[in-house]
This record gives sequence, structure tokens and C-alpha cells, in this order.
Amino acid sequence: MRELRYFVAVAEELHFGRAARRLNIAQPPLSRAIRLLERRMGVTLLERTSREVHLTPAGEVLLAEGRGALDAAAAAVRRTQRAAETTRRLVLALKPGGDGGLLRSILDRYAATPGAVPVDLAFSAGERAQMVRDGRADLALLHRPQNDLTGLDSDDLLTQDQVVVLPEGHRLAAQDTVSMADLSGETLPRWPEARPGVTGYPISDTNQLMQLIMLGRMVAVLPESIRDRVPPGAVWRPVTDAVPATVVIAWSRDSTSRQVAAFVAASAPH
Amino acid sequence: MRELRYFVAVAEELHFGRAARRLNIAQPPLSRAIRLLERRMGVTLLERTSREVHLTPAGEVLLAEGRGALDAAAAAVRRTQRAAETTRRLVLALKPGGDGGLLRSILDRYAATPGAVPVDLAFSAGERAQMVRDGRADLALLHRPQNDLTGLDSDDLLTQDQVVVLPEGHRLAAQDTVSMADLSGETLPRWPEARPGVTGYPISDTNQLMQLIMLGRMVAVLPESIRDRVPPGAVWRPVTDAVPATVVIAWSRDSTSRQVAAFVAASAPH
DNA sequence: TCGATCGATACCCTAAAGATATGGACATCG
DNA sequence: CGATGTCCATATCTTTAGGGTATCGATCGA
Repeated sequence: MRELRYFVAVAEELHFGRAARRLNIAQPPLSRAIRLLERRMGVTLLERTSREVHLTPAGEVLLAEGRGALDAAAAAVRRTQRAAETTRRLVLALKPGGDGGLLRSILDRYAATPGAVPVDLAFSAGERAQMVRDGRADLALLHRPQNDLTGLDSDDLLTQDQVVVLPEGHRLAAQDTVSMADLSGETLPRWPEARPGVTGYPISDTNQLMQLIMLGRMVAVLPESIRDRVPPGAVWRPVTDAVPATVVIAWSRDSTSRQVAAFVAASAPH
Repeated sequence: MRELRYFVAVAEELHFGRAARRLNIAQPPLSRAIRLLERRMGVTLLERTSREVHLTPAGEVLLAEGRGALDAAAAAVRRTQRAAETTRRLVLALKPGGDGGLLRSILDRYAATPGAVPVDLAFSAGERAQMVRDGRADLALLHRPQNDLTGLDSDDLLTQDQVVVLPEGHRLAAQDTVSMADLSGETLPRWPEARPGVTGYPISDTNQLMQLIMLGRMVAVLPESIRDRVPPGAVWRPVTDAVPATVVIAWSRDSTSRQVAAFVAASAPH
């Protein structure tokens, strides 16, 4: 388990020094631990030269499976600690404004079900899916296909068309609608939870994003429910050909909690 | 992880001495390890008196979640080792005679798909579901509802009515059909993979079972495809009101292997 | 009340895991 | 083309986590 943690760090960084710093240990013990892990498993996980490190195919497998195992262990601990608390609660992870306007009615409907427990809202721009995987949250409101739902169960709640938010006076603000092709060359945001490979300017919250848009530094394609949050100084226009975003309620695949099931039921479209 | 293994052993045995023996360590270090685990988690997992040990509600949670985490870790290692082998193979776990007569055609159809790899058959009376969970097998032929499919994905293949296998001359052999009520008072087998709580005489393979039936020591309710394996000296009769058994093909929920998907497709009813 | 059972405590000892110092390969730059 | 910096491996020492034996204290049954 410790060695798995070490391996995942190295596999993600592809750099022993950086990985060791992230793990708060020195580099030599890390090198040795990985070597021992490889010997014990009888498998070469990393090809190293003195210049670069990269994963073998077996290493790719262990990276994916190992992350799952680490999440399962972390979730086991957190759920146990939560179970020991006298007052049961549900933790719902969500992005500010990312609920598509559904949150109020979901919470009301859940609160009205018999045996409902208090619901804590954990606001987080990124990491929401990961919070459910590792037990920090019971449920999350996510977006499909923008979020990676691997390892989670989910129900669709609402599909939203996309709009682009522009600074006033932007060349595209003159149009009634915008197409994705119009946006080529524009700087777009990159949320912390984006799938690997997505490029763009790193952003961490909506206020910061709106600020940057009004400064003319970027434009952003967002679900139409963002309308209410577009400040004066920015405008929105429908994007005709963007992939629609579906708001989903997601929970751990191996949740057996009656509370979680009741919350999912309460969040079903009505 | 080590501590999780220790805790699961104690939680299953509800006895520190037996658990220590199972783990091949002495009892005092085990007591200490559990105590440390509880302190670090800040949760009481076990209520101990000098006479008996039992789980707290939080301990129940950790038992369930911990098993999952241990399985995930074991699977990570095994799948990595498998990925390092030069010749890819699929491992299919099944019970001798437990395929409902489908095995031959499934294997033929899979072998005919492009890119098919060799399939190893792992015969095992019990543990087949667990073999998939912890990575020893890629796929298993199981029975629903007799097997616990928690943590696995599965597709239904075939639903079979149940028959009872009796020694020749048994009082029920005189009837054309039998009902479950007729069987009250009879000794029934208990397979190693049975859900906890199922009682009966422990049995580990079909030959042994048939032997015991012919000796008049027990009778067994089995899927009708067992007909071909009933030896002279025993007879079978339909059980009118037994829950039908569905043969399913099961695989790990987080399998992304193209081979596994192809095999499942090849096993679909036709 | 005595003995058997079972978990906890006390104490020791080995080996795993971490740190520091340093070596060797290799790319980059003046 | 050699100096320099980067990066992983090796060598060596130290700490501590993890395991063993002996024994205690509580509790149940005979």
C-alpha cells in the first residue's frame, strides 16, 4: 500500500525527485522502494534512463489499478470514521453555480423524505468526482461528458445547452448565436477537474473566470444556467453546435447507504 | 493495508487467537496492531471482553469496505503481473458442470472473434466470484441468486429450473415431481461459495456430492443441466417451486480489457 | 474455588524504512 | 570540447515499526 502510493506518485510525475518531494521523503529511499516493488512483483514497471522515466505497459496497468486500490483504502477509512459519528450526515460535493438551478428543490425533496439526515454542501471547483471515489463526499453534482465518471454510478438530471460568455464589445457579441468554429483562436479556461489532455488557461472558480472574461483575456463555454451569474460587463450568446452538458448526480458504486439511495431518488427529474 | 488485513481477519474470526494463527503471527502483536489502527483512525472497531469480541457499527463498515480495498490491491498486483506476460490469456473461472451446457459454444464463438486470445479454464467449486474480484480470474460463470455478485458486472445467459437429485429408492423418488416443502428435514449441501447464513453439510465438489447422495446421506437441489451428470444409483426429479437459477457471465466492474468485452459479447445468448 | 481460556501488557530483538553523502550517465551551454 | 547541472543509483548509518516470548488479569465453567 505504501509502495503503491510511491509508485503512483512516480508514475504521475515521471520523475523520482519531484515524486519524492511530493511524498515528503528523500529520493534514494524512493528509488529503492520502487526497485523492491518491481522485484517483489517480478515485473518491470518503469523504464529509466539517466535523462527520463517512462511507464512500461505493465506500469500503465498498475497506475490505473493502483489508483483504484488507493481510493478504495482511503474510502474505507473515511467511511468508517463517518460511521462512528453520532450524527449521520450526507456530504454533497458541488461546484458553485454548477447545479443547473436544481439544488434547492433537490434538497427540499430529500429533506421531506422520512429519515432524512442533514446534508453538508462541499463546494469545490475541481476534485468533486475524486471526493466521491475516496470517501470525502457521499454524492456529487457533476457534468457529463466534462467530468470523468469512472468508478462512479450516476443518474442524469438535466441536459443543458451551452452558451459562450463574452466581454461586452467582443467581436462575437455582435452575433445572435455563435458556433464552435467561431471560437478557434480564443483562449478558453481549463478547470482543475478537466480530463488529462484538455488544454486552456487554468482557472479555479467562476468569479475569477468572469473577471478574466471582462478583462478580455478569455471567453468561456458554459451551461446555459450560468446566465444568472453573468455580471454586467459580460454578455452570453447561445453556442449552436456545442456538446450539451448533462448535470448528473453521482455516488460511489459500492455505496449501500439508504441515505444515499434516498438522496438519489429525491434528485430524480420531476 | 497490513493493518486492514489484520482487522479483516479478526473481524471475520471474532477471536484474536484464531485470527493470529490464520495470519501466521503471534497474538500479542495482532492485539497491538488493532489497537494502533483504532487509535490512528480515532474509532472503536471492536468491543472486547475477556470472553468475547464483537464488531461495532463502524467496525461493520470497515469490514465491508476493507475487504473491497484488499481485493482492489490484490487485483492491481495480479493484473499488472498478467499484463507483463508476453502471451495474453483470459482466465475463466467455472464450476465443473456449472456451465449449463453453454461452455462449448461460448468458447467456439469467442475463438472465432478477431484478436481472440487463449482461454484458461480455472475449475473451482467455490471462490469463483472472489477470484474475479481479486484478479485471479478475468471472468466467471456464476449462478444467480446462489452466488453473491457484489462488486461484479454480469450478463444473464440462461435460466434453469431446478431438480432434486435423490438416491434410488428414496421416498421422494416415487413421486414424479417434488416441492420444496417435501424436502424439509433432508440434509442439503452447503457449497463453499454460499452466502453467509446458508446452512447445510459442507461440500466441495460434485463427485463428492453424488457419492454422499448415493450413500443416502443427503439430497441436493441443482440446476436441471446436472441431469447428464447424475450417476447410476441416483435419480432426479423436477422441483416445482424452487427458485430458478440463472447462469450469468460475470467480470470485474472496472475491467477495461477489450478481450473481456469480446468474451462477454461471445457469451451472449443466441 | 480451581483451572482453562482469552485478550492485554511488558520487554526484547530483528529488519524494514528513512536520511545523508556520493557516484556515474547524459544533456546543455559557453 | 570540456565544464556544469540534472537525475537516478549505490553505499552506509540510524531510527523505528513489527514480530516474538513470557506473563498478567479477567471471566466463565466445572
